[in-house]
Amino acid sequence: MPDKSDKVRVRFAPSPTGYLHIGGARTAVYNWLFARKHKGSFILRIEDTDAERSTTDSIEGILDGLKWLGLDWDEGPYFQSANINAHKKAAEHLIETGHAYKCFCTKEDLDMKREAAKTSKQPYKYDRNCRKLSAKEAAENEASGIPCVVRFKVPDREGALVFNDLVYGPIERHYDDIEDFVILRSDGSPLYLLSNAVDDINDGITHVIRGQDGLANTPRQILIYEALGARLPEFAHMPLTLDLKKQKISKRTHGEVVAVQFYREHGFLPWALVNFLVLLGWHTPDDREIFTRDELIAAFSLDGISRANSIFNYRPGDPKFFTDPKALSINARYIKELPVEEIAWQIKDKLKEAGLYDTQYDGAKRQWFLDTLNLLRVRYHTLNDFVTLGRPYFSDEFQIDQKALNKNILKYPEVKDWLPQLAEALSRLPTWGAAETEAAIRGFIDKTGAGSGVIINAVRTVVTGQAVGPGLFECLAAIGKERVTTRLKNMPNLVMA
RNA sequence: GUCCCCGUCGUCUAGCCAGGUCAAGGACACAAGCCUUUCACGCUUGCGACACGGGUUCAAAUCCCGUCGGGGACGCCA
Repeated sequence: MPDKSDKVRVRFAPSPTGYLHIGGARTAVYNWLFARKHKGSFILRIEDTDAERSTTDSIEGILDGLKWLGLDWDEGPYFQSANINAHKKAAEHLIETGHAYKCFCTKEDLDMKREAAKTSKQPYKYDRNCRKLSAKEAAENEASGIPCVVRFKVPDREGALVFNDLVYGPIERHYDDIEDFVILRSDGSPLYLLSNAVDDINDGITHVIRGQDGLANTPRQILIYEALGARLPEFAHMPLTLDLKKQKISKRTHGEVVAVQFYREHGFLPWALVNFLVLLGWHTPDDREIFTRDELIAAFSLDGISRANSIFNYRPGDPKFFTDPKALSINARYIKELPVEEIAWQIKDKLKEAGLYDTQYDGAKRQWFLDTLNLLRVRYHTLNDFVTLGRPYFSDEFQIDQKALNKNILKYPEVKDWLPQLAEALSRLPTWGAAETEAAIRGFIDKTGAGSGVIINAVRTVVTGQAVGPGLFECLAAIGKERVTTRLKNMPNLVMA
């Protein structure tokens, strides 16, 4: 058990896959939060021993995701592959101290036994054949060139190995149920269980916070710690995130939605994603849901992690929700409630990508820019909405929504005549603002006897391309006299086309 | 199959450890109404869950047992 005085050291140890998986990101978030909360260190270690998957690009994908989320690490990235010698040495040490032994059973042999056990519905466990070999016999085997693996010698003890998981509580595993597992392959390379434990020891990890799929490995790793005479870290396993069918979420079956990068591309604020992810299987005593970074760090505790797996509520092909609705709603809330300046630079990036950014938004038109974002953001859900739905505010090239056209324009043939007339009236306004345009339009309505809803909705459709949006007069004020009058004048072309 | 873990509204969850204040609370989603020139804005209301069966108890979502359901682990993968 680590001393209370010890500085907390946690790690996130992904294997490189080219992108950061949201499940992995959640694990990273919990570790990062725990480190920050306890003023400890958050260490990044890449478990890259599966060589062919570990390219520079696939590692970069992970780092990129973490950086975007704002999960800064204090040490690393370390690479597991760099420590292979240490892992081998640990295995040798285990053999010398009688905690491991060489096993000459062939893979084919073991496969057969495993298969036989399966067909006869018997539980399979390695029969410890080579454990009984004398030192002399082992040496002879080796001398005659028979390949061997190294197995860990599970102690012959009565009862069960018990450890206290910080999330799941006491976990028991009978020694009888643990088989002598392989720690070194026949080519001498180390296996995950060993490497992982040795690295954690070397990195001085005090708390192993990882997915529940590591829970069943823990007893074996504890045995390695013991045999190596290392101090045990605390373990905290977190529930998994599954899909609606209770399957693990993966890029293979679910596509890009499981990748953190997807959320950047789709207009998420990184912190909104973090906030969503942290809520998947964790809560505060007072059930708060929205946190600033500092609030979250202060509020975070392993106690709040639940034990049941949670579900990522993603319905493929849903036209309205391209990801979990709760994630979208949290994102929308941040877009709505953050100080505008904080979202403005991120919207700038999006507008630039779309070729819609005017450098004056940083200068003379700064105030207009911020006011317009304020006007729009109340009903937007993602940053991308500013370049799609918000396009008519920044550009003259935009599509008119077909439904809006049918409903607000084509249904009323008279508007074809009215709108250009209205454009005339508006163009004569000496000053341009919501109050002025409202007065002018209401005056026009009185004069022509047109329905106010008809005119207002028609104007909205022509000027913004949509049937929905903020109050019309504020829209007009934001879009500006020039653009508004031009769009109204050109309106009959729309009907022709 | 064996071992381990889990099981409250559609989803995230509160409550469970220290049984009564829970005819089970919040959030998201959904529905209706209101507002309004419109809406994926706002406001109000509504719909909706203790997996099942036993037991203990004056009293059980909360404790015990069983059943069922789900997940994970059982590799010379990580």
